[in-house]
Amino acid sequence: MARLSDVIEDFIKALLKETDTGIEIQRNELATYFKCVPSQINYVIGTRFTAEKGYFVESKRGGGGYISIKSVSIKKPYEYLMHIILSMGDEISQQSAEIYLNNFVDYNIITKEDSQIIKAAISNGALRKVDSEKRDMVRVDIFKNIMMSMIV
Amino acid sequence: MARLSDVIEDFIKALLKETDTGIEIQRNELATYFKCVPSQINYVIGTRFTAEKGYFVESKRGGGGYISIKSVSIKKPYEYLMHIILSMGDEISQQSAEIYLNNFVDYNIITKEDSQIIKAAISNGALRKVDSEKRDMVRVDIFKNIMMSMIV
DNA sequence: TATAATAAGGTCAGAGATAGTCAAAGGAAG
DNA sequence: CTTCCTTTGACTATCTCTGACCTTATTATA
Repeated sequence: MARLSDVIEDFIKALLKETDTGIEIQRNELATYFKCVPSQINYVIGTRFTAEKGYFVESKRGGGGYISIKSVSIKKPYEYLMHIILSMGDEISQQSAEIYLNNFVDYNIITKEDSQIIKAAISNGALRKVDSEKRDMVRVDIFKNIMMSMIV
Repeated sequence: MARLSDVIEDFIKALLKETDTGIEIQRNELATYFKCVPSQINYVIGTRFTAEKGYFVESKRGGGGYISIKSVSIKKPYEYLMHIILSMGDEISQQSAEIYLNNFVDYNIITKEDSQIIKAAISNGALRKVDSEKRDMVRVDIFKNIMMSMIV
């Protein structure tokens, strides 16, 4: 018979697979669901979701408390960004770039603050001295450079 | 269940974002709005808007009383950055820009991560399509644009 | 004025809601 | 039978929310 801890481990991993942003669970709720004592959840997390194994766990006690688990591999949206970068053409308009950036924010790949910085870097205002027919080319270079710097 | 304290925290932060001068709130009014006891407002302020987190809180009792909250982390870098921006010439080399950035990091004005992003944005690599004699001019524009975006 | 009434905000301890720790008991594998 | 992993539960720590009671400032009134 499979050990309960393994079942809980699989359950949490399945939850993690369904989201790109990490999960947030309630210890007592999970314990109730699996009909075990709450501390068993700690046991599972302590033995299966360690930093060494690529997980980042945070928690908070008190009312509205939670345990959040993130897979560190999610932190590197390497492939997604790489795909975007490679699929980007030789030029990009300010508008299109901002659409990309808004998506990155929505998908939690970059923070809103970073998106502001990047928008400032690639705005027409910042590039006003670049010949207008070259501007979109320069913009895509800056954009790709920034993105590359973020996945390293 | 989302914690009420977090909701109130977000509400206050949203108010703060809308103004550069700090906000002034009425404790009872806020409490009524969120259907909680007034002292919960104190709790939120005491736990989320501490000096350590970069907020300056003042209050006054009695008729016409209020609680004022100011974000101090924004004000100081503002003047410093503004000074830097204004004193910057019409062009800047990649090397000089990086020296500035390293200083900003040392003085805790920007994070190391942000400095990486900015370095990527203004590197010669990112600007390779810009005519080399114009490159330092474009770089300073991007640099100033980013800095301006950060103090808003 | 001096005093009372009113209108704020402040404090603190306790209740409630979660999560964490640790040691002992239970079981499976060798 | 020994060792190592799992399960349990008593006890602890932390965070949130509430309410009773306190302090201070302003305004009205004698």
